Amino acid sequence: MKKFKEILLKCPLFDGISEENLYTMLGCLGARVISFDKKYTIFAEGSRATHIGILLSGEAQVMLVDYYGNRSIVGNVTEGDIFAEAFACAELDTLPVTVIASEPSEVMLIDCSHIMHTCNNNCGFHQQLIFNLMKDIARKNIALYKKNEITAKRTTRDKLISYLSLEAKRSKSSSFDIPYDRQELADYLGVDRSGLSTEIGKLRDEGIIDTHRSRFTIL
Amino acid sequence: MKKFKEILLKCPLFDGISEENLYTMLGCLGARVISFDKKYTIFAEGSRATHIGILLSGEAQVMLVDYYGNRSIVGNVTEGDIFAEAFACAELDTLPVTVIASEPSEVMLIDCSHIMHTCNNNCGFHQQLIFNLMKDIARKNIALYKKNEITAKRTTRDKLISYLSLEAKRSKSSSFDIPYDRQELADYLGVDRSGLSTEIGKLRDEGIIDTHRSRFTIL
DNA sequence: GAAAGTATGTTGAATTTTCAACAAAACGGA
DNA sequence: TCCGTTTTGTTGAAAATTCAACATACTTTC
Repeated sequence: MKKFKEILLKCPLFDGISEENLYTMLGCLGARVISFDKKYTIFAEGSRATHIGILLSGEAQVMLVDYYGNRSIVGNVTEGDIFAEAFACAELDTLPVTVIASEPSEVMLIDCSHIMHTCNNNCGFHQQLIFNLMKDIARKNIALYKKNEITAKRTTRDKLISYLSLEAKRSKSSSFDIPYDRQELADYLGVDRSGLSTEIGKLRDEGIIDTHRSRFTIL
Repeated sequence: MKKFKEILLKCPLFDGISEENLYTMLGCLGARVISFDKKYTIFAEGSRATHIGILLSGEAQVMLVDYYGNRSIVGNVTEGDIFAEAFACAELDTLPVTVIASEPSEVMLIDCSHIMHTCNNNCGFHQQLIFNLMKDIARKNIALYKKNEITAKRTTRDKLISYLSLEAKRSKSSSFDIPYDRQELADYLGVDRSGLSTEIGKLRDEGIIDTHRSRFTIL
């Protein structure tokens, strides 16, 4: 686990927990690390929602795939992010989403019931963990509101502008990289890829944005 | 507070807390009750996110209103529901949503910092409260995923069918009332009202649903 | 460095949605 | 019950999106 020291110490789940206590705790929680190649499924929709994930390296995407195979990307997971927490915490039986590694990734898995119910060793950090987990789920909640704000817009253009504005604000810069290619961005915004390409072209022609591949600048 | 005994005891925030302890605790938390007439604003977007709300009676809607006045309804609040918890818990400075009473309502307000940080009297239930709050936020999270699933659909028809299917499942019956009128349903699904009316008419003509006002039956 | 594969951009036709305007139905108070 | 108001339904034209097909640009692999 020492290999992941940096990531784990800055992971919001372990806020306020010292390095020495961290390793004991991970043992107590039964944490384990699994590697996934690019495009491999970390969590599959319909499987039992027992574990939360912490992305130690790589990148992943949370998505919904409907009966007809249409993909909707809900969000992106980067290093240090926690994912699938809400499902385990709400004691849902099965996962309603799929999580896929978009880059080769290492993931720490923790059985959520080990966090929710205090263990025999009574290691004394569960309250802190629950508190941290609550704050993280609350933040995730806000991210979902933001996504709602984007998809509530009626046109591809307005969705795109909303998304880029939020990303610019988040990165605190008018220049930023997005974690999606064109097809993924279309699936995130809930629009057609070719129409999205056209709209990006228009915004560029109008001098509103500048872009090359996944790099965007708001002018 | 005794007037609201039934509602409070079944409110998920107070799970596992006995009636006798409840009243002491509410005092300790500084809970207060405010009444709102129909269409009045309970929480306004941009105001400070300090309090969580518990709806004791009536009904309310959580919505986003953009720069141009376009309304997007995020969800409905019914008796016993908690609302605006995530914003206070994530320690966001201002509220990104507006909550409006859709019926005359009574609301209990609790300063979230009183829940998050233990009080002087050390009344001993904060851990239980935090645990309950976490579960509630996690459930809210899942509701937002479901909303995402609906709005990810590309056509009015598919959005409508997704919504009605989820409502039927939730009410465990093929006949159910929805908490929205046509304009509100359109603002919830993110579509045009007249187009929605047309689509409802088509589904009725095709014998897929039966409906009168806010009552729907899936055939 | 060439070839194969993947991603992005472009176009026009078909479909769907939005918009505006109005008609019909339901509702609420006097 | 009547009248005014609100809600819901209907229509056609305008606008936007989707879809399919292909061209071009970029990446990866051998």
